[in-house]
Amino acid sequence: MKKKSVIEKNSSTEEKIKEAARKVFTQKGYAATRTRDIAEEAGYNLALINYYFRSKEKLFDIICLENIQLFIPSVLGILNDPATTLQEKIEILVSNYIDMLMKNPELPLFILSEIHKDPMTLINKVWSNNIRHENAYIIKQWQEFMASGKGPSVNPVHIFINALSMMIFPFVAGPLLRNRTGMGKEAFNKLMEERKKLIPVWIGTMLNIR
Amino acid sequence: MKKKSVIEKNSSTEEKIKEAARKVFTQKGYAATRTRDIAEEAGYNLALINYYFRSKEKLFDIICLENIQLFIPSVLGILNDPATTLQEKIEILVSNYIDMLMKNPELPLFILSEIHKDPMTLINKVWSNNIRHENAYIIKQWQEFMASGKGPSVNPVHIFINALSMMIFPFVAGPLLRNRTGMGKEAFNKLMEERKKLIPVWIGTMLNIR
DNA sequence: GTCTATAGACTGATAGAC
DNA sequence: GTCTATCAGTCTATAGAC
Repeated sequence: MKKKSVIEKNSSTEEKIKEAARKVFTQKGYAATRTRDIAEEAGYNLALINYYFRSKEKLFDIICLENIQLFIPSVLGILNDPATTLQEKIEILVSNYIDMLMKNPELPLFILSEIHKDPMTLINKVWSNNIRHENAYIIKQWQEFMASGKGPSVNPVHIFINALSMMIFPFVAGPLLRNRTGMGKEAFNKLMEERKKLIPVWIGTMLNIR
Repeated sequence: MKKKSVIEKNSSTEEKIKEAARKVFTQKGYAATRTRDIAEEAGYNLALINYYFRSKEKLFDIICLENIQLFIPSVLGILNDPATTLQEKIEILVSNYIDMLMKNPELPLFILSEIHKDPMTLINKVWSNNIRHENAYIIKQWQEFMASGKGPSVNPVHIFINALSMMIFPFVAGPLLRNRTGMGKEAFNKLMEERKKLIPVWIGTMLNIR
């Protein structure tokens, strides 16, 4: 019984509508998306969207939640692994993160846009307390690194910002970058692939600048 | 006669509506903005928005054009100055750019969002041939630098991307960053002020990595 | 579960008074 | 130039047939 309902949920109308909604919402944003667009993309009648999800807004909330959660699970295990060094953790994190972004290149701009239009609603709705990292092993390693005197002389927040910037921004500006440089999709992906190895090197250098 | 009409244009209803439109469009995007919001923000009746600008879309086009042009003029003179070195040009460009972003922190996300929703329309509408840099002096300096053998061993596009990322991304992610770090507006601006001097150093380091 | 038909609310735009 | 009143079109959501 339970098994059957799970199977049904994962691969039929409801799921198809959700996938269609994810695609259209992510590309056009909430306001510019019409329920008709979603229904058409899913190949069903627009009445079904309300049958399954009550309203456009409730469907949007679900998509937001799932989109944002894509950012999280790949990270938690790595942060708490006592077997890897700080530098190794950075290498793994950067590589995983860029992988995820290459699979979902439109995600960052979608999330940042919707947060910008209504900052607290989305953040509080979704982030609640999904992330708890106080006891992560990486914190201990970081504190040891800073205490050793080998850390950066600048505010470390700068380097954290730089790491996020170098990973995420190319995807946020993807269409513009490709248009300006005349780069194709493949060339762009090749470049991002290279960055998996380069970004940890740059971060490492910044951490030791004094 | 001519003088009078210019004065009228620059500081009355038409200009007030434009300022209101800039504010609301920039914050909510095109689709989520109602002409009523703009009229209310401007303190006038919504009929006037059509009286002066014919339609919501034509008004939006004007705002887009003006917003994107904010990115350009501050840059052109610097690129062509034979009196400054490459490193000095980078320092000035970064400083000016961050200044401009601190005055218009919402601009990058607005432009990137609207480009994403409809890539070619906006880019072609506005960019046409506003930017011509083939003969800029900086190109010559760059080619000399690369020919000297002191240039980076990685594809220089990476470093160009990094420079843009480190400057622009903090503003694109501003609301999220402030929320996650508990930073206030003043602390954020102080950080950005610091980055005016730091980013050229980081870029310089990247250019010499081999 | 899925479709058709339509209600009910909102939005951009205009006509016409002042 | 500015405002009021209103229309025509579009959108979300629902009622009801199948």
